[in-house]
Amino acid sequence: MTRAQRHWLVKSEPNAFSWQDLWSSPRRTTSWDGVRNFQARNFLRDDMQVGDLAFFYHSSADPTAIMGICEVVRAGYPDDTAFDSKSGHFDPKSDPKKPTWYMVDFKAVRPLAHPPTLARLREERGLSKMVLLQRGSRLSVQPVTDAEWEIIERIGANG
DNA sequence: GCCAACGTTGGC
DNA sequence: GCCAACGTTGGC
Repeated sequence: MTRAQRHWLVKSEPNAFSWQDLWSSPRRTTSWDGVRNFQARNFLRDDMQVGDLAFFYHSSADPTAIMGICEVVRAGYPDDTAFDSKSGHFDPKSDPKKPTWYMVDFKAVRPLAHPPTLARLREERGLSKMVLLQRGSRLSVQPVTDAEWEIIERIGANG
């Protein structure tokens, strides 16, 4: 059983891991570890599938912007950094036999020629319902509708 | 650096 | 189950 490819947006602080870091990673691929929010975890564990595409967003950056597009190349699997007491993402409550936290693998597909900034996205009427733009929205893994995806791709290509 | 908004924890 | 306190996120 297949289903339509879904679209997502994932946030990263470039100080911690930037779009450029992903682009220069082996096979342009990384495991998206360290997500410690249950709603975001559910998306990673239950909904993301191989072939889904995601916007890579720089948060706490100057400027905050969507930098590029990446693809899910491995669906949800346990985040082993939660079991590593030396990891900054260690969670003693996550049991390896019944993991609390999950991750996926992302591969960079292409950068956006004109990375849409947060301010630019807010100008777009068709994006007013976008999760990223909602007041107080902090979700680091979030769904993007097909319509939103198309608008942002166009802005990213043409400025 | 500030601070609003949010999620989690823990006492009751 | 309620909710105050706390820690974190993330824009500005």
